[in-house]
Amino acid sequence: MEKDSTYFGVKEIARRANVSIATVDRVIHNRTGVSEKTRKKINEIIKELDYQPNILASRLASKNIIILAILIPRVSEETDFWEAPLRGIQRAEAEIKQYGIQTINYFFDLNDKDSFIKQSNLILEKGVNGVLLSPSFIEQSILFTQECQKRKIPYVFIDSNIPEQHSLSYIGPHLFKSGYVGAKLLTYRVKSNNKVLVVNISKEIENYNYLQIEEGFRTYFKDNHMDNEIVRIDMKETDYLSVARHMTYVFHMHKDIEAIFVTNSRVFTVASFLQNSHRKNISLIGYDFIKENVQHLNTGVIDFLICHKPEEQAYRAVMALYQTLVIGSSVEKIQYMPIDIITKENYEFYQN
Amino acid sequence: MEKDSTYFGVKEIARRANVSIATVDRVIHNRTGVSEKTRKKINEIIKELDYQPNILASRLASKNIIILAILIPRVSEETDFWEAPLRGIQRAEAEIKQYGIQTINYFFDLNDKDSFIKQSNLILEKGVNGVLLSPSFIEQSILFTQECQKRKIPYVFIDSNIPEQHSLSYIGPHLFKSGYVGAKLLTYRVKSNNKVLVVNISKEIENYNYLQIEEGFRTYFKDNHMDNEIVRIDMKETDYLSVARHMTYVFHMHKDIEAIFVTNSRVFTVASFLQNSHRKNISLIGYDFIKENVQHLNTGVIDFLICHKPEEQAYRAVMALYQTLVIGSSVEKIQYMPIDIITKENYEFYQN
DNA sequence: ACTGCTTTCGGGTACGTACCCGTAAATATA
DNA sequence: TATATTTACGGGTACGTACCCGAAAGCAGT
Repeated sequence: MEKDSTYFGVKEIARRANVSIATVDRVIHNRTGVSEKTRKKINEIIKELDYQPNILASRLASKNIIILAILIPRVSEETDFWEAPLRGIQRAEAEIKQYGIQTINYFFDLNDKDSFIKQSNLILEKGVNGVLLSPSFIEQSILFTQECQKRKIPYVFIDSNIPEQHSLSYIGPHLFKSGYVGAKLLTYRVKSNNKVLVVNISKEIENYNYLQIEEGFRTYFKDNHMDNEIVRIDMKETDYLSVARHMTYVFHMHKDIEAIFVTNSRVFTVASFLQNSHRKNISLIGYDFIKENVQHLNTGVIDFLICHKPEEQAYRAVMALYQTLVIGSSVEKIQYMPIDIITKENYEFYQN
Repeated sequence: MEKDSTYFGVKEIARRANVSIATVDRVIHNRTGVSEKTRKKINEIIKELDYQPNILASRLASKNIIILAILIPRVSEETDFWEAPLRGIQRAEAEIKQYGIQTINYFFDLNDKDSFIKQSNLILEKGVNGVLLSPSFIEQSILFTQECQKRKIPYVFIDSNIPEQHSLSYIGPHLFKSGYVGAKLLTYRVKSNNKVLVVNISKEIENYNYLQIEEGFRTYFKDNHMDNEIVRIDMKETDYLSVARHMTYVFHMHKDIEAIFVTNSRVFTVASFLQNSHRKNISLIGYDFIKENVQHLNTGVIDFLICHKPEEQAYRAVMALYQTLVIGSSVEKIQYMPIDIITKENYEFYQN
């Protein structure tokens, strides 16, 4: 069991080029102090040998550590959704800590645009090497990432995208398609002409995500020539009583609602309402693998949950930055996450 | 940006214990040549400092490479299912090659027990450090893994499990639950009293998997007090004509079959039959994200595919061996894969 | 006390890369 | 031509661990 002796390192390159290791190192890292002639010669040999740097040795010898900033919403009582990405980040960090990589969390408040601005400025002051962010506030995110661009700091979006920006990558759901899948599941057993209700419950100022989801949802009906009436309702208050009030009103206005689609993780509130008001035989679909939702999935009030692996999103985002900054390999510009379907029967095996 | 200076390595341990680095190294690796007194003292300091070895440096300095044997079915015209695990293995190997880890593939023929025996003997002769295997032939797998046990070679099962064996880990589906999910999807829109057909198409000698899936499938009906008649049929020939013949016969005998559940990836053959014989309005569910199946998913003949991430299974299995052999960390004894539901609407985002 | 053997331990080099520092050569300035 | 400045490059050490080799210490038997 001997080490692969066919491996060629800087030493061999230096030998072949009749230069020192230090000079080869200069070429590899595009440092100054090498004549054009030597540089060319060394680069040729590097290509010829298909030189792959040994990352172990590289990171071991290198002194400087790489700092990644994480700019995501704070976990609030509002929703514990962002716990999952946080886990993914920690998992990734544990794996690559040995390579001299550190992450620093910058949390902002989803109800407070200014907190986003404040945190993003802190990141710029700190002078980090890479950024992972959820662009919850679009305008502010654009300003911030433009500044990153200027400073050559790579950044990755998760959860939702701003396609026009030059992000290193977007890692998250295809929201339109996600709504489309929701419609398919909802209509899989819906009867011909009954009504369908779309519910959006969100305090959040921006609801960019929601619009794309609903568009996908409606498109499915169009594509399949289903002319069920789609009733929609917006709720700015997220507490149970407000939701119950709104729901009571809707059911009063529309007697024949057969299926409900909630566009985010607050579906459990609607589930509670259905349960408390003893309404059965109504299909209910919503988003995200959070505790409250799984409970209602288990009791059968929620039929399906759709989920986009938030933990995995963040994990991959960190890894994408790592790949760029340490390995120097390229990264897929858009990585759509799977649109996972969770039911009472398979939830126990779900991997967020 | 300086390296974390709070890190204590062997050097610091040696200094505190008034011994050389070499002696500390002996203690860490349980080598001989250290007095009981010194050993104890060093171990105490190690514990006190919560010493974490630097894997980079460790693997860089170590000369011996670690060889992992992969014992899985050959990719045949029969089914390209095993292409996916192969990809997962290659992905894992690429990631950890730098750590001095190599994999060697040993393919066997699913129709030939002897080929399994032959390949497993080759592995034992080679003297590898770890094994990843799909225990397609149960008896032979038991014999082989017992031999591994004797030689202290860790092994990981994927795809299906032999619970009694002391494998390092099982990484694969919970087959019973998988059949259960299949039943849920199938019955989600099934009408009261029509018949349901379970199809098993397999040349393979052993079909241990199949039995567990069918059990789960039937249990769902019991649990939900559905008394639909469940017709079952076995086919030993996998070619289209044979399948079509069998199917014609079944439909002749049972006019009112409303839904079909195929227990493995050969569902596309049944789909072709339904398409060619112009039978509509029959729900069809089967297994695995392979090209042929996705095509029928797309045309709407197959309603759902269930899949257990075969690529990911193999990737994780390699990583589990790596963790044990290199990092020395422990590994989950059973890692059930998600029971993924694939539809026409979400298949393009599926990650195998 | 001498030889031979075992146990216990330390010095030192190697892994492949990063990077500091010093110096020779090339070029510019006087 | 002499001196200052820049450019090009090499020597050598460091990162943290693995492991070879040799030596000192301890112990046995004579």
